[in-house]
Amino acid sequence: MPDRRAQTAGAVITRFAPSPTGPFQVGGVRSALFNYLYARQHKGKYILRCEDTDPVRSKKEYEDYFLEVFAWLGLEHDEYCRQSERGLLYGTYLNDLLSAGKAYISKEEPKKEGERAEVVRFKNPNKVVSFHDEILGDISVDTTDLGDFVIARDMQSPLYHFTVVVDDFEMGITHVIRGKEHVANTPRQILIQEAIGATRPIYAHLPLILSQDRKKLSKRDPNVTPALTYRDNGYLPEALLNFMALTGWNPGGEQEVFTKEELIKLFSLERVQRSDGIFNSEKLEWLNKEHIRRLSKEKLTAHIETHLPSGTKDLPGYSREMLSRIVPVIAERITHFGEVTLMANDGELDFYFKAPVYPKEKLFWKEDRDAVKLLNRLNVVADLIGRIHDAEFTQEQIKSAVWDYAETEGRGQVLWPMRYALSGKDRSPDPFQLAAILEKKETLERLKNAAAIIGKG
RNA sequence: GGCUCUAUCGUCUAACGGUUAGGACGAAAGCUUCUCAAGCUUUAAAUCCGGGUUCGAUUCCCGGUAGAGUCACCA
Repeated sequence: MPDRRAQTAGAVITRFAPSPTGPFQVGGVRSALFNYLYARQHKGKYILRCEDTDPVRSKKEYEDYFLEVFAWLGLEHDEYCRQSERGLLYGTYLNDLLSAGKAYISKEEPKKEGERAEVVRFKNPNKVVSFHDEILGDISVDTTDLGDFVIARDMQSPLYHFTVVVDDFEMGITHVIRGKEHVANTPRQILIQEAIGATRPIYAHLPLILSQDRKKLSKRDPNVTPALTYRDNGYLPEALLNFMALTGWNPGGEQEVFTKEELIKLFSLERVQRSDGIFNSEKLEWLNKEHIRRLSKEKLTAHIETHLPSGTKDLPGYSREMLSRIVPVIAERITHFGEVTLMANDGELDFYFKAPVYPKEKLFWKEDRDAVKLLNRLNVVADLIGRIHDAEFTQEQIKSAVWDYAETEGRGQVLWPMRYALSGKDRSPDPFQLAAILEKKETLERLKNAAAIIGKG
């Protein structure tokens, strides 16, 4: 049996460490993605770590939330852990620091509610810390103005900066890839590393994704969107991943649509942007549409079906088979599946499943008010279409059956009433496509019905 | 305000000292089977400002300006 440790020696280990203090935001997806991509590309390990050391703000439901996000996105982790379960480990390191005189118990005067009268402070050596960032380059900061910062409320309650350093070291994290808001935290974490004798990981700080108004996508920002709303609104995981990868990074070529596998292959820290970017939802829409196009017919149908409201499914003409004929028409008109729900609720889909009702004036093309001619056109179209065999009732056949007549009679004069008779809508797919979807019997019925309305007046 | 970082079309970005500064999203216009959608074609749109270095700066250096992050007993 081969020695595992030898195998993984020198291997890349990355991590993503969300804190369960609110519904996980879309912006965070990118950090997770880059850590994931980097680990997969290097055949390394990707660890997901729940940073729940704050007992009052951490909630189980929020942990479940981000777990669900990553499951949906397919960013599977190799290891999972919770900081709340590692108290013993932190305690050991804390004790070592205390006995080495690198930290001390400090008497305090509580300023805020909940503040302790005694905390553990780190003895700041007050020096200039320099580190290299794979994206930003060399950075050095004088840590003197940090003072002797607090690393634990008490021996059982270590704080963020301390637990991060201990965990990254214990887990053998080789690359810390995280948002740029952490560059200011890095010097103090390096100080702690040096105090506990930890090795320094490679740092890569990602540019921030700002909201439309150029502000950080923070948890408290009301404009910010919980990640799962994208799932619920019918965005594809691959599209969201693609979009996130492309904001702040690009592979250099002119390709813009990528699968997760392609991203794993192409990703590189060198090509990560230095400047902050804005969340460009229009581009996401476009990318989602591109990924929708690449979906199989089965998956496409399934997505559309789940977003169809029950009111539509209850319509008399509704069937799975009918739906599958409409799918291409719908797919062409949406950027995300949530729009299916919108369309259905606006009644834009009803005419596929039941005969439309419309005022008869709508059958007339523009200023043409000649009822006799209109009636005749409707009948001719019905006759032309009636001659097509059931088995050949396709869009192409229908078009070629009607086209010559429409050309001589005037396209609008023929096509508009034909389409209106089938859809009852000012706007809809073209009449040939509609007829093919509705099939011969229903098409003829609707044409006949239109003729009857005109004939009556 | 201190500290740190950043700066190419509205947005995402390409151009590792030499290009008519390229692409994509979005926008506008036109074409295509009546309407819509899709598609195709075209157009408008950028190197923050000022100094250097250099034969030559989007690119290197300095200053300014602007923007962002961060300054917790949150993470």
